[in-house]
Amino acid sequence: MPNNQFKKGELYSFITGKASTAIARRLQKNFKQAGIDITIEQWSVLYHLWKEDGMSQQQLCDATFRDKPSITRLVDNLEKLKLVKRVPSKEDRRMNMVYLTKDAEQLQEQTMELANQTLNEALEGVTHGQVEIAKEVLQMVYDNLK
Amino acid sequence: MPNNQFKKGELYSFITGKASTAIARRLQKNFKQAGIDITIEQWSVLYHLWKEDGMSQQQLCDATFRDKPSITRLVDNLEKLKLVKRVPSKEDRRMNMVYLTKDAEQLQEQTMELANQTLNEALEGVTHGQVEIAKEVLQMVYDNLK
DNA sequence: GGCATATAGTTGTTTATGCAACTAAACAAA
DNA sequence: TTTGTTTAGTTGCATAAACAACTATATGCC
Repeated sequence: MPNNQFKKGELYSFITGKASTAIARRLQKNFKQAGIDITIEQWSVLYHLWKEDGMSQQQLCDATFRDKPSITRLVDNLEKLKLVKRVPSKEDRRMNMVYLTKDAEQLQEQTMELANQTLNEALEGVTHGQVEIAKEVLQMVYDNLK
Repeated sequence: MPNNQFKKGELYSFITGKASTAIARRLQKNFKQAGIDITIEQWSVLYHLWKEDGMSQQQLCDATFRDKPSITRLVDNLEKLKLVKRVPSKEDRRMNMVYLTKDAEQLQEQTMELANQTLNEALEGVTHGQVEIAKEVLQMVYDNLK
């Protein structure tokens, strides 16, 4: 008998992720107010390229937990915005390496600042210890299901 | 200086909600395996109607944390599937009250069972106490931002 | 009553997701 | 070299989300 049995009324909000929806909406709003016209999904791709430029689309799939069609189209849209460039790999011609443009590099500092600020709004009144446990739980859920 | 300042590398996954994405995908998969052809978003509307049948579309917006166009289209699709019916309110002719059909009532038990099972898969190895804290944190985040 | 305003719901447009089917290149075995 | 399989990426289709603009009804105030 599992010891985490949810009561009906509690289960729903845990599944539907209202909290992460709320964070994403607030971050999007904060981007918009700052005059930054990219979506959170596009930003999530840039985020990984800032950590390591020149990832393949497949690597972006793994990093962002999205499927291949999603990454194809996000990269399409980021190319239209002139924020990334696809460069065919020389070693393996099936692969596209995705590189940041100058424009995208300039977005890093400001958007990371806004993301931090958004998280601080979100976590107002939550203790450091609680946050650590919440992150652990979310990581375990992810590991259990991925 | 906020005491919840995130380190760069940690912040991202908290925002993008990989865990709730993973839970939703797994639940969708479990529905499909059981031969239940509804989306998680449609299920989330039915979930609230099972608790209280005959809600208005606006009430469904508040309950599901979705905007009005989203609910309009979810109800459209649920009507096509013959799972709900719109009934114009007699007191206020602007409102549609949304009612479950017999078909939808029959889905309740099986899908709630699948949802519980999915959460148990997700929370394997997580203690009851950790889950309680995670729920609290997510609730506080939601309250801070909604 | 008449007018301004608020509320409930719909429609159009763009972006994103999930799934299946597809192309092209790489690789492995004979 | 050919044949079969795997891997990287794209395309088509249905569903859903966010936002803005819209219609219709209700309400509050003069």
